[in-house]
Amino acid sequence: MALGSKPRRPKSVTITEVARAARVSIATVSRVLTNSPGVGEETRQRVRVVIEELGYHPNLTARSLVSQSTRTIAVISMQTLGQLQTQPALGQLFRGIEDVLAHEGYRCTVLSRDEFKQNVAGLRLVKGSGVDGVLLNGAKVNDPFAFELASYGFPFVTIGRAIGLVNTHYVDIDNLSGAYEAVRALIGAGHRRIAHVCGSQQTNLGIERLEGYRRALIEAGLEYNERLVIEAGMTRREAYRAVGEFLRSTEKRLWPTGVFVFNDFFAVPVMRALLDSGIRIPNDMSVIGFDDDDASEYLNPPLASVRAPIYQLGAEATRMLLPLVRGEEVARPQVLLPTEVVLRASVGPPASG
Amino acid sequence: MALGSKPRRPKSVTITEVARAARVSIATVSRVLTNSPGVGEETRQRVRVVIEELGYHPNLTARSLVSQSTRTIAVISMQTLGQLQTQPALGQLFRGIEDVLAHEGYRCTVLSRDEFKQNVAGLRLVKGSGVDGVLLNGAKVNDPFAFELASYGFPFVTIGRAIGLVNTHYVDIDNLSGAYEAVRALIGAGHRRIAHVCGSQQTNLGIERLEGYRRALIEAGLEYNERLVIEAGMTRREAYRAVGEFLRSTEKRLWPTGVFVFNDFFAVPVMRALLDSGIRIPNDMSVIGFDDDDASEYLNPPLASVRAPIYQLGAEATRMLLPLVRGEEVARPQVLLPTEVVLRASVGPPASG
DNA sequence: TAACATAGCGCAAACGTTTACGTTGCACTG
DNA sequence: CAGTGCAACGTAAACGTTTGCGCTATGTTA
Repeated sequence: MALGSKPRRPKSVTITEVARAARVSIATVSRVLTNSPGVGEETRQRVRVVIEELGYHPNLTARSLVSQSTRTIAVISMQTLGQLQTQPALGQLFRGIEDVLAHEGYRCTVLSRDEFKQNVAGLRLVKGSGVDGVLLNGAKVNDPFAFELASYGFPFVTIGRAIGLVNTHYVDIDNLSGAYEAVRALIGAGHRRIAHVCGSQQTNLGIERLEGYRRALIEAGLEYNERLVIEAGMTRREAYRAVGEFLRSTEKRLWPTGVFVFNDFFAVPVMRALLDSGIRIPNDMSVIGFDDDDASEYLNPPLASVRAPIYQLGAEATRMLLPLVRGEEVARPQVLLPTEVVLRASVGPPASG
Repeated sequence: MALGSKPRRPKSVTITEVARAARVSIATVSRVLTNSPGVGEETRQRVRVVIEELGYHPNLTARSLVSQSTRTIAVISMQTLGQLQTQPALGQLFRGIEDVLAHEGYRCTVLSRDEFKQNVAGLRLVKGSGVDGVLLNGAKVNDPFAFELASYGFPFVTIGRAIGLVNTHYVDIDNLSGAYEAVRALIGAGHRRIAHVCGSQQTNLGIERLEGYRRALIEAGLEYNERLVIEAGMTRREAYRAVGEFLRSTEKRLWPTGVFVFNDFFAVPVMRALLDSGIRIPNDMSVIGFDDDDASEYLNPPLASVRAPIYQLGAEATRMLLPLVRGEEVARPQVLLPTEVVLRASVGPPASG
């Protein structure tokens, strides 16, 4: 791998030039930069002035080399193309991450799936990149990369519970409780026959929300029927087809009167598929989603959902990672963020008794 | 700024240990790492074996220090909180960027708004971060930061045309043409009275799409009426209110029969506002958006839109930046990506002649 | 055979910092 | 007044690479 030719940008002013201009040693300049003691107030001011005049800014690369810390964390999304699309709140998540990082003086680099795939030993990538920690988003069940990080003792926090790993640090939405409450809401509205359009069972989101659905049914004394669980697939198109297929292959009298959808992302094509089959929402069927996407309240009809604090998700995960990076203890290594059911016009009582 | 305490991770194996194990000098090891000539085939293999055995990975920080290149580019979104939300295709954009970067062996770091704001002289931030180039997303009109980058001669490409800068490198959606064609489609369907819910006039997107709307009207011999231009604002909530306000404050006989919305993001609350006022879509009013969001075809009714290649937008911008970073010439410093009108049920003929 | 080119390799400087340690000068103690 | 302590600063090593230059051995040419 030949390194690219060096760009011929104007050379930056270095600490040496600052030192010369201020008539001190570079050690002293460094000390005022890092706010270290051992510098008289007078010289400290003089150096500061020179720094300002020369427009000096410390070279972070050099600093990292000696301090063995890049003050940078990596954000790695393990999802494939299709799955990533199912996370429209990506922007919210990133804002949460960035806000906390910026506040603590850290940066983040986004490692791409491709770069990650090329490198089977992803750990080396992380080591070579010189990042201080990793934020792992959307790890699959028994994710090999997560295992590798854990066994190496590398500081990392998963966004979403990493199923298969024990004693790992994570922060997640309380999917189980959220799904449970969503189905409870449908039951409360009078529904007895409730379907679930489920997400990928390779990820904790899909698994936990399905489980929440199941528990709510069982606890209410209702039957858990696998035939009423429809796999959404990876794209909206697949979800649309799956629901259409379900309706066509199921006798009308066996149709559910309510459906809990994995998330709002998929709820949109699900509603479309229902409407296209002549089903009225909520008259013939009630629909509730998950995530409470920003758009959901403006859909036609407005979509009931489970509010999930995505911004907090990113922020909390980052707040957990930073102590880890510094080798400090983390008070609560596992955090679940609460959810809240938001009822809207897509949910109503079932048509007949 | 005191640097954090050093993490006590197991020390990585360095080039020196590899050299010792392979019984060569570190210079030789370096040469095989960079595929430089001057190493016999036999020793080259021997070194490679040792590297593999020891699990060695070069320290990118040290490499960057001497090569004066971090092989990292910064992605900076200039938008504020509210505006960022209006870009739901952020994931698509990032994928385009990352895919190209990974292919070329680069990484990207995301600089946050906050970090940026603290540092009025944003240029220093960029210098200090040691990035090789900048991808600037959503620069405002006469953006001061873009000016600064340009005057310093720093390699950067704006995603979206940077109004106010001349001879700058950018890649953008062809907003003008896209908006023009969208309105042409409404006119083609028979509409004579067409409104526009416009985006922020602080950004080229808002300006250019408004201009496309205007030109289509003028060329068709229709009146351009500022009263029919409604400002969407920054959030969906604001857009919803603005449209409701417009309808309430306008005589019914003066209502438009078609509306071109800045983007699909805002089209959702716009449609909601119309429906809430008893307006049927498309019977009473046709609606067309922009971006062709993944969800648009599943909305109720399915939303006509202008397809915009967001993935390509990110990919092309990155493909343009990398030569710039290497000091090479860029063949086409300004690129406009074509758009395509997608008609759906939200557009139909006007009710009465 | 002498002169010379070249392939293969090592030495050491450089990249721009941080920081342990040493030195100086001065005030303060006993 | 000798001794001590400390604040203020400088010296130099270290971080892990890349790379220009020099050296040696071997092969080629005149």
